[in-house]
Amino acid sequence: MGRIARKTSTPDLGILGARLLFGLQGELFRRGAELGFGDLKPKHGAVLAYLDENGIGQNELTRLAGRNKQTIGAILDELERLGYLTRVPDPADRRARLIMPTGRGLEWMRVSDGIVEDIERRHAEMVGTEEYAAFLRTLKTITGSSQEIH
Amino acid sequence: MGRIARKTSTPDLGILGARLLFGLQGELFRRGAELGFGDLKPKHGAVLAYLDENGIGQNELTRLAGRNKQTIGAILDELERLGYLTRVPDPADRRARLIMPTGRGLEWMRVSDGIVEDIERRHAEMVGTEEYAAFLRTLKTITGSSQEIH
DNA sequence: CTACGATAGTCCAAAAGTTGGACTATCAAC
DNA sequence: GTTGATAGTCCAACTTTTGGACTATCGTAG
Repeated sequence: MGRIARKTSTPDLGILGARLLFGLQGELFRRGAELGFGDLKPKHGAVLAYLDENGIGQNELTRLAGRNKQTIGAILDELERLGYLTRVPDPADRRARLIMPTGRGLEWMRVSDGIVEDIERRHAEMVGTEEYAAFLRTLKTITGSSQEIH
Repeated sequence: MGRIARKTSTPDLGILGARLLFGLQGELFRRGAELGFGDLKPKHGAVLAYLDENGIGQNELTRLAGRNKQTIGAILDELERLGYLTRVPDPADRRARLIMPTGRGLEWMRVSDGIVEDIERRHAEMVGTEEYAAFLRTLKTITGSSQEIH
């Protein structure tokens, strides 16, 4: 059995991770587009995933998204232009700006949370609720996201 | 609790997928660089992951990698220049070329398989062998890769 | 209160990566 | 042997990412 056949039947963790991410991303933005959010593309995801109703600092966003400042800055420019968010001065720090979702931004947050929930529900149906819950727990643990759920 | 706090303690599936993929990718190429493969970058991963000792068609590679022809073509050019693979004529189809790893390509395949195995071993230790095996099974199922392991 | 190094964010220009379209060669089926 | 599909390349436009320098503000230590 060649490596390719092996990889096709038992893909390594990297391939599985890529499928998980790109599969989810593809469905999210495809279904989003059908619901009137055709102006959003996967690259916006890095920012959209961390929007917060109460605002989030651009720097924190940059850290969470794992990209550099000017990349995030450019995506923010675009999302601001598209009407998903605004940058308001941070009252606590005059260098900083707070990223606030607009009404449309909030709408997208609801829509995207709903789509992701729906995808997760489908997965849970496919493998069983308990098994899916265990899967999620393990995934959180190995990605180092299991910490303190207070 | 704001969305950001929620997302930090219980990240959604997209965020987890991104962490899984980029975490693995980062460690793979960082450790690879320490072992003398510093000329390989994450973007080569899409191609490297599917190299086969017995050769693989460029088109099949393109399909598996989920990018378009010229993107894969460009990555192949680069990996060929770096000495990881060669393109040989496909004896069965004179339009086609077979991508064959060179000695160095084979070396990388061994090294990267080893690093990934090591990462997986670490995960298994962290959550338990059985739980990790179940995790992998579920991940394969929900990414649609559970089919026929003959 | 002033000086300091660190941090938030922007600007610009270069580099890198991706995409679309047209093109050649070959294939497989009729 | 014509025809429609497929393998792959080339080129030029476009988009994204990066590096470096820069301004403003912050927080701390004198």
